[in-house]
Amino acid sequence: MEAELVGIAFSYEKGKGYYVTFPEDRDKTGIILQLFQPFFESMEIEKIGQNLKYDIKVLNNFDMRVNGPIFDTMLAHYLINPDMRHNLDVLAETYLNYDTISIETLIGKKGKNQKSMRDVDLVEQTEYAVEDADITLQLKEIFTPELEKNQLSKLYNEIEIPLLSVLADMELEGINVDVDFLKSLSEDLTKDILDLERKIYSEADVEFNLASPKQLGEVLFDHLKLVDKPKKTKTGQYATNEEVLSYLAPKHEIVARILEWRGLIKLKNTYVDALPNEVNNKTGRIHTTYSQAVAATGRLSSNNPNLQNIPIRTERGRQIRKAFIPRNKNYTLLAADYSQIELRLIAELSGDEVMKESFLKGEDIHRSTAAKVFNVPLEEVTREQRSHAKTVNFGIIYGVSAFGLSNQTNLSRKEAKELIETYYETYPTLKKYIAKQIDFARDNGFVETILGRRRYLKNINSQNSIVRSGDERNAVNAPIQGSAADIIKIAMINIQQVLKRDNYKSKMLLQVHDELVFDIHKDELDILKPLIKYEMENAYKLSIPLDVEMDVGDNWLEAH
DNA sequence: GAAGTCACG
DNA sequence: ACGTACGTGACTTCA
Repeated sequence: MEAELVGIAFSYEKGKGYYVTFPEDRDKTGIILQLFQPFFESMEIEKIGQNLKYDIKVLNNFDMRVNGPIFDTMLAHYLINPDMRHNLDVLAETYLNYDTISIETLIGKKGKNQKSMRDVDLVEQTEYAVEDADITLQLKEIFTPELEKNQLSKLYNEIEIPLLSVLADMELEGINVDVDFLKSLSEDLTKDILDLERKIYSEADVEFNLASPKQLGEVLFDHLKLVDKPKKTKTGQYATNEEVLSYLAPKHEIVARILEWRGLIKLKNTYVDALPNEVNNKTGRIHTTYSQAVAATGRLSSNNPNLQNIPIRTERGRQIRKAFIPRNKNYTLLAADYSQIELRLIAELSGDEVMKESFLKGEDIHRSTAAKVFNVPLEEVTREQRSHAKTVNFGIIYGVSAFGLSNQTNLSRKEAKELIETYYETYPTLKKYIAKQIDFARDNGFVETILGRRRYLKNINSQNSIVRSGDERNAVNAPIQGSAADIIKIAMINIQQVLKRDNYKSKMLLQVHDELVFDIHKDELDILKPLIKYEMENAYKLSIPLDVEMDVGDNWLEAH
């Protein structure tokens, strides 16, 4: 969103390339760039690049659109080996046995002394830039047959490449944020935080840096001696994480206050005070960046700022969502999320008829699971039974152990073990499916999603039971989490296509793994609400329904 | 830059 | 006997 255009390097033949530089003056840059319009807008010429979303966004900010076929080496390699890094220097080293010029040798290390590429000697600039273009072209020649060999071409061409442009649109669009509201939240938080600090220091009888886990541990366990045998972290420091403190909280007032302080300071530092600084000067909106090649399962990630982890679980935290608002009074926010998509997928992929039946009947899956495992009628399921069933349902997706389940609930190890056993008796096919996934991974060295997205599990046959168990859990989890990611990606592509084709004023703004957030023009709401629901629910055909819940509101909290 | 912590799905 | 639920990103401290 801020980058200047210093130069563009081209290569269309191995070992050869050309470099075009641009002046600092934006208008002059625009005039020169116009000469390349026939190239960038050509529907015939394929543009090959590394992380093209970045280039497309920069060009867009200079009023240049990129059309026609594209090939992205980063995305190609993400499908070829999702667990590896996908930087150009790593790829060049791995696949071309070639050491690239490091950018640091040209502009220096990160920090205030780092130079702009514009100030680098033109010969060095040219060498660096042309090398980039040359290598990218050479990698493409290697990755194209590799995608084909692993049956990834369809996923690549029909999902990841079209999604690249959709994400570029969403990032350029940004989202409107009520900065005044955040400022007032910040003042409220400051008061409560200072109050808590005063009380904590007084109860501890010493002032220290509350934000330092090291100092906090010493105060709690050396100075106040709250327990005989404090738990330690792997570096030998006292552990003071939430699990440890929650256990101590009922016995010591100070601990409850520390937990509250931790919660409030997190909200203030990470969200309330940080988000206003992320508002772009020119657009007045917050523009996240989605990483399409980071999560090994096929999910997206979001950074600078991360808009996929805005609080919702606590009352104080969810207030922050009120700061995310529509473009103006003619718009409203629409949030649409898949209901239980991962459990629906495990039901579908395993073919378990009992679990599928619950979804076909439109039942609340956790309630229905509770009724079955605790052997009571649906109407008589207690809150606690439903909660335990919910924990097991999610645990199964991750490969939970009796230890893990008893940790997450108030059940003993023995009770947890029995609950898991009853669970598998309730959904008998699920157990077979898990075994089948692990067997497949052992035989093939990878598992795959409904669209053939692979994850390689190199430790699946390891002698070391710890790393082997890790891969066994991934053999079950990756296809579930990854297939859910596949489905929402299809929906995003199809929705964006309609929004653009029919020139809607409404925009898709955010993706949060199983949720999409839209800025909807009020005149378009009646058409788009059912359209979006349809596109999401029908993105991929399963033998059970996909269900999408949606709501509108004047802010993200109301819409959710 | 590692470690500890904690926010989300 | 061992370790113990998947996937992320950001902030703060501290060596």
